[in-house]
Amino acid sequence: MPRITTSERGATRSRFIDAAKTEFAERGLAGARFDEISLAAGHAKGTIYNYFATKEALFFTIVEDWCGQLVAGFVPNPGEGAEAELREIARLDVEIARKDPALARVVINQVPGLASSHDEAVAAAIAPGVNLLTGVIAAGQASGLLANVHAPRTLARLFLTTLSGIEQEALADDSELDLDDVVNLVERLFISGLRR
Amino acid sequence: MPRITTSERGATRSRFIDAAKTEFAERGLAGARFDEISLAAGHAKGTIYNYFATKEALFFTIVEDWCGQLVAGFVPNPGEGAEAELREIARLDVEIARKDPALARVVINQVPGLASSHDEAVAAAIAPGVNLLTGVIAAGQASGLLANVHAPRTLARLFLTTLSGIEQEALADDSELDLDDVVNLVERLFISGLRR
Amino acid sequence: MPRITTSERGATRSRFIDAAKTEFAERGLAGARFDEISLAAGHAKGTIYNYFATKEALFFTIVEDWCGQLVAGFVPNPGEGAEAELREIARLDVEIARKDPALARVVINQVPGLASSHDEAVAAAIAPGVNLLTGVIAAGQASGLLANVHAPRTLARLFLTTLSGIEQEALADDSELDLDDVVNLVERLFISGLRR
Amino acid sequence: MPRITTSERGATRSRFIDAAKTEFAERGLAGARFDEISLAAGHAKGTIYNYFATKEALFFTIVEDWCGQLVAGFVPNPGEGAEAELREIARLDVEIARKDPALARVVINQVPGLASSHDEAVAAAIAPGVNLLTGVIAAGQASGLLANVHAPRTLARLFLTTLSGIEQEALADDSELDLDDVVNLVERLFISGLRR
DNA sequence: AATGAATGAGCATTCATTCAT
DNA sequence: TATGAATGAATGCTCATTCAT
Repeated sequence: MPRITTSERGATRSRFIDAAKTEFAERGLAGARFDEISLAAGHAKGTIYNYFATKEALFFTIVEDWCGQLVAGFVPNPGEGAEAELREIARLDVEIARKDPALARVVINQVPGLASSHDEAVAAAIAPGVNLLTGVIAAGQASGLLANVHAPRTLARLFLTTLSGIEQEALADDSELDLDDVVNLVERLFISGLRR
Repeated sequence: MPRITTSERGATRSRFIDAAKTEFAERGLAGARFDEISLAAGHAKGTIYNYFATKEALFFTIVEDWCGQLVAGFVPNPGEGAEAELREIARLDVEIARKDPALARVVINQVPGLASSHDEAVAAAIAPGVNLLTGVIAAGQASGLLANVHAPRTLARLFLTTLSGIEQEALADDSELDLDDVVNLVERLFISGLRR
Repeated sequence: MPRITTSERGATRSRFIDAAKTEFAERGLAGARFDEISLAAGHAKGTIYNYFATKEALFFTIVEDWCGQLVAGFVPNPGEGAEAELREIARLDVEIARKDPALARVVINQVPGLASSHDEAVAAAIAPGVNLLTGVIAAGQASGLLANVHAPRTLARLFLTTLSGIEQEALADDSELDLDDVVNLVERLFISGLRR
Repeated sequence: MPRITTSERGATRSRFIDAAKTEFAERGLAGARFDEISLAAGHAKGTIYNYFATKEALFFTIVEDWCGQLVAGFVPNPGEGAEAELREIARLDVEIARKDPALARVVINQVPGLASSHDEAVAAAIAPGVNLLTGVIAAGQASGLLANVHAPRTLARLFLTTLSGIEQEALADDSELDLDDVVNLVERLFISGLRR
């Protein structure tokens, strides 16, 4: 039951997240300073510690947020089949990336690197997305449309990895690839490969 | 040791690279300390600066080394077709990763993250591999066996990204995937999708 | 100690300046270590960086401080003529030097050497003194008592150089000269030479 | 008894001194690297240590060299009086400075700063010049032309300080003073003040 | 909750100097 | 005498984090 003060706290928290997105987009994860994010949000250096334990925790919140948008935006439509659903998830992800390409670049590039040192935190941050995909793929396998080559959860993680990889290429400065090409490539390289 | 011969200098350099591989494998790229690598190699703190300007430069040398092994190990066999050659490259890469899985994990995880801040250095380090793949894919497209969906260089980079992504999953502690599964998955999730 | 009052911040700053004076006097500018000054002031290594960007900046603050004392202590007395005013400025400067001869030695010796690498900073630090002297000399020239050989500002700088040079000699260990001799020598060597 | 090899040694030594002059002129005393001087002279890093113990020792050699030129160039002419001889010494010094103004700036600026840490070395380097001036001034005092205000040696050192100070101003980028003005100013600000 | 001065572990980097050859 | 790889003391500097107010 949120009280007034709680919603104020939420607003402050949001201000930190917004400032962090800008800082991360501009300076990268390593280059961004926790202090600066707090100052950029209009607060004192130490205030941000009342909301986020570390810079990484704040970063994972942004990843969670991304994942949350993906899950919230997805409208299941089992009737159209798992392949269509996977395509839709890819399309949604690209849409999210398109909103803030600079931030998307940072998120996509840094998540793998953090996996080694913050394995569980990364896993937790992307869990909703992985779960969503796991469900879709499991259903596809059950219906016989998707190949049973590996466990649904494994394929779900590979889907995210592949999708991220293609987006990364599309977001690179010197690439001829465009975000508009991503869904088609996911279809061609991943989805069709899973067709039995 | 003055008046050192060139080969001795090379040997010293190798000792730093070996020590770095161990340090990077144990502590990750961010966690490894440049000075420590020098000490671990049996030299004084400052000696490593005579060989590598920065920790990242040393890391890129390791990436280059990896790439060099790939290119050196590859025996072109145009007669068997581009697909077989791509499969062979994937197989070689897995073999290299298998030699030192801990290091492989670091290399695969950290390269994307460095791409943003050290774009050109990363590109230079993996250039031989990208060039090799570009050639194979271009030949495949010319022969009509591979689809012409994107420029050979773009597809080459996507191949590496996809391959790395699958290896990353296979190297993860909690994955049911194995390095032995990688080539088959590359075949299914990338190569077959490129077949026209 | 957060929420510190402005005066407390000023007090901390003063403690650094005092510690720096001691360190500079004991070890010279090059020999003094920035971190040590912070520790000597009773603070942690890094605290001094919140107050002064570099060791040189701290040194210039001390030079400024010196100059400030000179300007603050000077009571203009145009009625007595420019020569008397110049003598008074020399007397004041000697008095300041007498308070801490070891520091005076460092300041006087190091300022010329820093002029090459930190030209503007040096100029800014001594500007009030130069301005004061420029005014006195310009008035003297206007009244016809001082020779018009060079621009007032040039002569002001030469006055400071000459004064410093004599003080340097007086402060040297092996000199027969004394700080008490300085004003007379300035009179004899500089002021009387400017008399038309 | 110099042998052939000795003269070769002298030539090598000269090459280091020449290279040092360039380096000091370009980067200042603190900024110049001992290594670089050796390399710039066309030798290996360590070779310079066979000729000069430290960077400062090399610098003092240059100061000695300067002083040597002054003493060598001076033609005593007691008949014209001490004042004329002092003027001649000032003229000679300016001439030497004019040959390499950038080096002159460094020498003039850095000598005072070194006096504190290398007192005896500085004294030794400039001893011939001080002795020369001491003789001239002592003769002037003996003949009754120069005031007896202080010991000849003290006045000799003050002469050098004053002369350097005026040259420093003349060598400064933003000064209206010129090296051509120096002798006149020395006359006006020092010599005439010593007249009894 | 907010503040922001203080902290100090941690890391990079330089470069004069040595010395085996 | 010349070499130049190796050395490591010395030092600078950052910035996440704490905590008294």
